[in-house]
Amino acid sequence: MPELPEVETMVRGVREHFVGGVLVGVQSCPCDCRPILLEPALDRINERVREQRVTCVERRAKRILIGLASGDLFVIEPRMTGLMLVEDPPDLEHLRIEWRLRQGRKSRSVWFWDRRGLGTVRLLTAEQAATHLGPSRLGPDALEMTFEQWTQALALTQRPIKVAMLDQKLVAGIGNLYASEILHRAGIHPERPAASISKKRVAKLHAATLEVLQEAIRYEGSTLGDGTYRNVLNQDGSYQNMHRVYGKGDENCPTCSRSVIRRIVQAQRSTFFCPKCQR
DNA sequence: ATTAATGTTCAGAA
DNA sequence: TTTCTGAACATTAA
Repeated sequence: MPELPEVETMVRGVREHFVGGVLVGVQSCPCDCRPILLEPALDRINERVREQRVTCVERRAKRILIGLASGDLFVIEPRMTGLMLVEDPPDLEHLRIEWRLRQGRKSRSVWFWDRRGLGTVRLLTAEQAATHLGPSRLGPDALEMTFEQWTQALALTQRPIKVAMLDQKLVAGIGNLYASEILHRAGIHPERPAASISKKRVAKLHAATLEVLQEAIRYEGSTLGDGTYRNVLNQDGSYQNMHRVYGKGDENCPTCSRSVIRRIVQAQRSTFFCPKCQR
């Protein structure tokens, strides 16, 4: 399930395939699977993107941005099982969108693959994008957030810290897996009310967020047993081998080794933590 | 053979 | 205003 590190890996993987290329066209899945959310309709998209040069590929929280010379940009949300691929899809049934490009004589394609089909692809004007990605929907990016911004964000809510960290309006980019890993690294109990966390602990949370996310990017994200996340070459990430608590209920805590990792449910999702290391 | 669980986001209810 | 619930979806484990 792509969170910030997985999306960053996708962005880095497709960047060289997009930037500098000229769009020939965008096509939908050649098979008969249900179409994903695509806005506007495909023919309208093609009217706007034909012969447009791709100028940049960036990440904003868990979204992929593909900028065109016209100022329009594609905004892609992989949601649960969406992937950007440059070759070798896991299967042909769930290829959803194809971007065809040319650069000089060479032609190439990039695909959006999505097994469950919850992902979305939108072509937005710069103005629409400003609204779509603005502060009313997305808070500061978790990798760029300052200590002061953490303090301000957490002061806004009494919800448990784990739940607050998943609120993309407060902090953008953290999902269910990395929330547990970050809190364990920071030594903070997931049920602690966000607004009650001391200055010292906010500093630890800030540092732990950067450490965990940067490390996960270095390992190209987490590929879970049931999960479908893969890099753009359809290869597994390896940060799952570094997980300390996620998915490890009833195992010994790798940090203190005197306690057992617990699994609880918060806001209908699993949280994993060590009752001894995290207070 | 049903049923639950999985996780992100949004709409709508409490 | 803030927080919570359910739905969208595909696949697998129980």
